[in-house]
Amino acid sequence: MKTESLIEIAKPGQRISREFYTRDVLEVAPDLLGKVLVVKNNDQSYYRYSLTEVEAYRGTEDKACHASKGKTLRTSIMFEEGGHLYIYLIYGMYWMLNIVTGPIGEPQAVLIRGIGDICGPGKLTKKLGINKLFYGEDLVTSERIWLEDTGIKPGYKTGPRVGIEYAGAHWKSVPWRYFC
DNA sequence: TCAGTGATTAGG
DNA sequence: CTAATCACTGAG
Repeated sequence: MKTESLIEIAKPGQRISREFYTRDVLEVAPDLLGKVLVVKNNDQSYYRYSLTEVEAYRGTEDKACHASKGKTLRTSIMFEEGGHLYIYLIYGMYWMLNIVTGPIGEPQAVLIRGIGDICGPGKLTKKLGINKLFYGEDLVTSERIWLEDTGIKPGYKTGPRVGIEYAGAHWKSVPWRYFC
């Protein structure tokens, strides 16, 4: 399936349940492509966008993962059950939207880099109005943000993750970015 | 290429 | 308390 059609089609679907998120992040990340992100707007309408680009961050051994330095106040949600949101501010301006994956005790998350025709993790959160108030929100039960499965499974490519120069040669090169 | 902008974190 | 860092973006 082409990216073009993903941009146009954000059809209604069924809300994704817990079991989807509690799998390993390397299984969940590619499966997220084509899923529909639904966010409640201020005026009670809803934003609906297909996910087009994501990145996986996996455990304490992954030097690019914020949990690699252990549990802190900010990263504590990554140690919880998959399906929660990990939100943080970067460069004093941009909120990053991440979906926690895996079982309790295994810190993993997927950074959402692109939705619909919006490319860039900082731009999409600005558009959706995502901020620290969404920290810890549960996609399985939330009334204001969730994911739907429309049955669409787009083809995708992989590549190295972006913006992690500090992580060392190995972690900088693993192909854990997935995009349509 | 490079500045903007502020929460988070480790360290004294 | 201080100071460095940072999963980005847009302007030149």
